[in-house]
Amino acid sequence: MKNLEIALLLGEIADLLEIKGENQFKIRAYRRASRAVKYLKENIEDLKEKGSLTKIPGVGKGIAAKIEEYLDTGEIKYYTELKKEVHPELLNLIRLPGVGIKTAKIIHEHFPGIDIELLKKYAEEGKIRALPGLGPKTEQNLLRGIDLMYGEREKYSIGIAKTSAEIILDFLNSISEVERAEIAGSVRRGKDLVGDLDLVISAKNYQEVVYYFEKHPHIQRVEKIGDQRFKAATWLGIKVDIEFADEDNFIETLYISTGSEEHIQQVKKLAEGFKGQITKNGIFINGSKIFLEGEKDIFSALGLPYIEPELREGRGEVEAAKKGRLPLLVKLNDIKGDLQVHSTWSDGMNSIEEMVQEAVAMGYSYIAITDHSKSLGIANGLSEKRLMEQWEEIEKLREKYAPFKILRGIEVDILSDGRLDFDEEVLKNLDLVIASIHSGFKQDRETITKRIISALENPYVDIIAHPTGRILGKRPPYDFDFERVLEKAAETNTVLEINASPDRLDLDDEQARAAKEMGIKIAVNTDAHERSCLNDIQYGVITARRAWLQKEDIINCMEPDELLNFLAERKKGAMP
DNA sequence: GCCGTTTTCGGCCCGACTGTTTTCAGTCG
Repeated sequence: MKNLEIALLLGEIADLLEIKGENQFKIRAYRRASRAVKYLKENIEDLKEKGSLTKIPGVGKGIAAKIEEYLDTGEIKYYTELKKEVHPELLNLIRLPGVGIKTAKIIHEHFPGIDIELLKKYAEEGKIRALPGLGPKTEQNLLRGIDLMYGEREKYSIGIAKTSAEIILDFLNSISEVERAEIAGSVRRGKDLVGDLDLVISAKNYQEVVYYFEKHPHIQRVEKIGDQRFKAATWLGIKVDIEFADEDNFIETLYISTGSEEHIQQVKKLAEGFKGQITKNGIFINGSKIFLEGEKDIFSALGLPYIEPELREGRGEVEAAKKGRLPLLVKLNDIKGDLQVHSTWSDGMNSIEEMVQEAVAMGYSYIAITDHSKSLGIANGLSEKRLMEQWEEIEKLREKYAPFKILRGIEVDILSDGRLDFDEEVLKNLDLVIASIHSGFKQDRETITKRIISALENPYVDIIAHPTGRILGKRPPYDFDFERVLEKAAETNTVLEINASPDRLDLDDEQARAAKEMGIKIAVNTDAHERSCLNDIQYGVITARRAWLQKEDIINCMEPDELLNFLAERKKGAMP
């Protein structure tokens, strides 16, 4: 699949054109095409073969020709030429949050060839604030941005990491010398940000595996480290660490490589009490090696039930296992529907019907259509009038797709003064009201806390979406009092969201666990703006599992009637 | 550069917030 490669290239062409000051609509065309290719379900090479590249929305003759050129020759001449005209460091500068073309050019004009490291140094020395049009605030924001993007030393979202790990796993499994291969490490535990990919393999001939690995198109370089492992990097630059195991210590190696360190330490400590030892060479109790068929045998040797990888963070799972109090974690197929879905009525890429078809194909029983409200102009937010028009379309689709349920919803903006973008007369006629913040991210703690609390107090608000506002690696959460928000959500029986988009995962695992402990219900929603993004639900479920959630904690694990009752009861509670 | 119940040109996403400024430019969602 070259889809992601091409999407990134088109996006970079857009950046380059922007730096050059080209026509903004041309830039937007490349951005739109990039997005469409990124979320394309089909393999783009297949589309090319069928001659239907221009069927991709936003791809016309011009861009199709460039995609074709890339697939045929591995190069886009237009892109190569553009790159010659623009200093590469400018591209890195404009990717920093708060830095656009103008700021990047000012910095670059005064410090030609400046890179991120040097920029950080100059900012710390106060040299940036002296530049024309820039000041101390910009300098501070720059430092914060650099810290956010580079401070966590190249972390990749679980979305990219898991997909990459699965591509590598498939490849390893296709090599006949490989007897067994599994994903380990933080990808297996489902962490939101991942540093590198860990895999464990056993094989008849390791030299052969390394040989094939070097040939894989996704792999940039391979470096052998001793006899037990080799390291590599994918074309995106993600580090891969592959550890060799034998057939008779594969389970032990997989278990320890999965981690986390804290978890393993705690289990090792427990094992000491059994005169036991846990090593990659074997699990020993009273000096004799335990035969393992699977990881569950490791736990049962210590008198514990199986602990799922997502729980292995040393956050009380060993204690809970001892007491027989591990949760029965929610599973992907417990999810019965998606309660935050956008359509072309606001800023989605697909029609309501297309989103419904996708949801039906996934085996769901319902979705809620929750387009943006009017204040979000850039997202083509719905006015009251257009909302009513949307209901007519939903009504027709309800008949066509029954018994599948389509909920009339809205993602209503919490305005900067805490009011909602629609008044209660409108909200009370909706099946589902989601409220969320899209503006005023930099307000002070008290103001933002009050905004969220006043949304929670609104009797018609069912769910608060992406409650902290973070975008992983790009935007920190806004400043607010999470404890107070939890208390109010518990008091008003308002649902909090785990936004399943791998760029958000908001609430995160620990926050969602805190919410559960206060009896707050959770919705796991994708916030899909493209049909294929409904599949992001997997990342939300992984996060829910890391938060110790059971299906009883999650409202979209309810059967349709149960959910409609739940929402109706909330509304009834809302009536004076 | 894309797109069209508008068919080959003309329109396409705009308003709020922030920071640096003295009246507005740049960035973002």
